[in-house]
Amino acid sequence: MTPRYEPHEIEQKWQRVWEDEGAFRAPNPVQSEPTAENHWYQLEMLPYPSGPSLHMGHVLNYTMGDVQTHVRRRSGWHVVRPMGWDAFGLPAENAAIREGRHPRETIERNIETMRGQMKRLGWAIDWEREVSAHQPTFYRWTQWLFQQFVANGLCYRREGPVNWCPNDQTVIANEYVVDGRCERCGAEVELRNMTQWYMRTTAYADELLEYPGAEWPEKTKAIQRNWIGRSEGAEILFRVEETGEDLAVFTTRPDTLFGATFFALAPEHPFVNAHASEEAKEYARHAGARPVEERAAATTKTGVFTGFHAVNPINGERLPIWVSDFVLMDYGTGAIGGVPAHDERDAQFAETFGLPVVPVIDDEGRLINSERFDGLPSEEGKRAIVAALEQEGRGKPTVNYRLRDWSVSRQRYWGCPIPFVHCEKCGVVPVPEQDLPVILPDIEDYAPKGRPPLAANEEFMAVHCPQCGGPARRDPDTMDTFVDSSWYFLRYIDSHNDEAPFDRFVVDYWLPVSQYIGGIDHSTGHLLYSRFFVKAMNDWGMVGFREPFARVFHQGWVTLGGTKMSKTKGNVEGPDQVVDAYGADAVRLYILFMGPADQDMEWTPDGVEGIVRFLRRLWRIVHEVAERPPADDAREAALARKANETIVRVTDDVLRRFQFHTPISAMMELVNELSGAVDAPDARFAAETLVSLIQPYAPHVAEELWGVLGHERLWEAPWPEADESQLVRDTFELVVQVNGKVRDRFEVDASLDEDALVARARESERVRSYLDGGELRKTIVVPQKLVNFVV
RNA sequence: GCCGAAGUGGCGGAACUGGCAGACGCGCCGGACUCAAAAUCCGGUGGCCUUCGGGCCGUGUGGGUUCGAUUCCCACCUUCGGCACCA
Repeated sequence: MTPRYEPHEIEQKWQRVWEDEGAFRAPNPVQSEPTAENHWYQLEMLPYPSGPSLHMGHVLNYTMGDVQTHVRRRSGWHVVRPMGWDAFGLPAENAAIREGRHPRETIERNIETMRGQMKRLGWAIDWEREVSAHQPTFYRWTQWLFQQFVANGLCYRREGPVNWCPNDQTVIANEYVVDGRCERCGAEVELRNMTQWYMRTTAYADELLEYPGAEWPEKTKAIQRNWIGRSEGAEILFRVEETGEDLAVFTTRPDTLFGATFFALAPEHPFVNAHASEEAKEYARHAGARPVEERAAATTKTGVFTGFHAVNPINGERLPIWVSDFVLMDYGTGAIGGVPAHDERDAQFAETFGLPVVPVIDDEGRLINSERFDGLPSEEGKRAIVAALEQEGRGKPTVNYRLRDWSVSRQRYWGCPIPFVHCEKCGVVPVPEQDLPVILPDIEDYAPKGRPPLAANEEFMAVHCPQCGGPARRDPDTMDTFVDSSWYFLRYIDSHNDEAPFDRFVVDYWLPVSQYIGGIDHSTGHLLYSRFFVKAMNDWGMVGFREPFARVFHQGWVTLGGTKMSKTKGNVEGPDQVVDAYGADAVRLYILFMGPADQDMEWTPDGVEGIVRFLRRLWRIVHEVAERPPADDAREAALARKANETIVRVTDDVLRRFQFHTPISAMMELVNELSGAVDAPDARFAAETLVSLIQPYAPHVAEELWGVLGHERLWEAPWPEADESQLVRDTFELVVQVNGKVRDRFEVDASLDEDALVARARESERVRSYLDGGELRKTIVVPQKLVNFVV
């Protein structure tokens, strides 16, 4: 008599066993011993513990990683699969503010809940490696690394315009300003001038366009390419007639230089303030104050003549210098040569102010009105003109980037303190290594108020300068959370090391991450920053690789009501209810069965029933098979072949195609076939294969059924391998077409040669009726598949 | 405007290398079991036509290549994502 399928009992039972045995612990290699060749670092982006629960998007993500982990482990790979918490930062702090509690309390409670949910879903995580960004044992090394960046000239302080979120009361990075608004809270961002720490990401701008040894989705690379915005062109010097000074211009179209009819400066350009007429300065003050968004949205161009003229170095032409807000100070040099004939914006400007238009490229893309360069194709013209200017020291080829350095100072409390002190005598001085970490003090009033909350804490702020011993002040800002997440994947590998952030030997063994799973929304942020970190560390000799993530996969969004589940939108659905109702195995199977993992999917629990039916069916059938005495020599039938085919499909889909929903379909097919043949001699083989294949998806029920079949420890049993000999078919279904349309199909012997197949096809009554009366022009035979007659 | 992805039944989707379109599941319809229901099991389920043998149409639209196209090529439409007064 088959017992009832009771998921909760089974799941608790096996989770306890795995925990007691440390089943999913992955020991690090030891330098003196040989290391495994097949190693796999499975990583999914770590969660923010800012909400009180995981949501179904997390469930999708981590279940995918889990299936990959189990299949790799059982296929003989040494797999590490860690987990941790992105505990610092705005989302966590804002959640705490809403609750009226200290951020530490909120996030530590959330971490506990989420960890419990993860364990309840049975994910194979090596919990020994767990880290959280807010622990001093972690952020000590974030601070240490920060100092390394400074020491190596890749992190620096400067004053400049920054994006200020008036709602969150802090500076935010360019990468997290979307359409002029704060990516987190949606408030319109203001420009402010402040002194801030920056990571010099631009130092690697060119290299970030290359992905040595890393297979990334084209889409992600395109997003990063757009963001870096490399463009090749030339820098050209125009002399100001009245003052004799040179103004540089960046252009991607030096071939149109003869068409320049005016010269324009950004309102913020220093020349404007130094020389321009009062009217022009007045314009610049107003225009410069308008947000860029608004400037871009304006339909007509505005501007004021400065009273000065620039000399075009290629032909000596005298151009009026204007100031206009369509020229941007932070791209190129903040100055342009206006060519109305070949640039849409310049054309609008020229039209508004009645400036001349001189075409210099004809319909065939050749230069005209360009003196000795006439007739050259545009591309050649570019090179020739730049070369000519270079001879006279008036121009040179240049590359420009859209990428800006990453601003990392935040005027908020809940983050990693910046390990520098400000001394009036010595300047900005690093906190000595032996004094790290600079502990984030527990303060009562951490609410944002426009100046960093730590600044009000005298106990924290007042220090002695490490260099001269005189009075000094700590840096009251904290770091952007993305600094923490730029290296956490390295700390997992050596999370208990208290002498260094990590040991290079173990990190070089595991890294780069074999498979990284996470949202595509991090393409221009976290994924770019992490690459920057690793390239820098590689240059300093800290790591032996140059890319952090060998393969990247982006899951689709799990949506509710059409929008991505997120706390800010309030449409979060956690796993607890469904797990209560159906068990973890059903939830794991269902979230993956919903559709291709890289596409968005609307969450609805409606289909879970189908999965539960499937599990109950599996449960009953495996019990039925187990009750029958095992047959000898049981592998020579259709069921065995189906089982072998299923092994091939599941393995190929998970390991090569990274596809998780089709293997479930394949296993359902096998269950359907087995359900009608529990007495077949190969039924036991089919049942064992099935249970073994489903283990990565539904590890608890699989383990239980493995026991029913008389075995144990499925989680470490070898992954099934298909028996090639059983995949061979003696017969196949021959499809017979006439003019490409299927007219008949029947089983034939697989050994028949082409002539024999044609002969068999001709014998078909149905086919004959279509062949009669026509002239046979061609016969196409596809071995093992079809015969097509063309009449 | 530039760059990238996608469009298949009532729904989620499958078809990997050009070779039987719609696997698998949901939903729906019918049947068995039952006093009844749930659960379970069996069968059906793209559209139109049918003399019930089958026939025709069908993968966003229009063309093309091919014996044969969901798959390749060209043009277009729609949706989604990235960049964007970036010179």
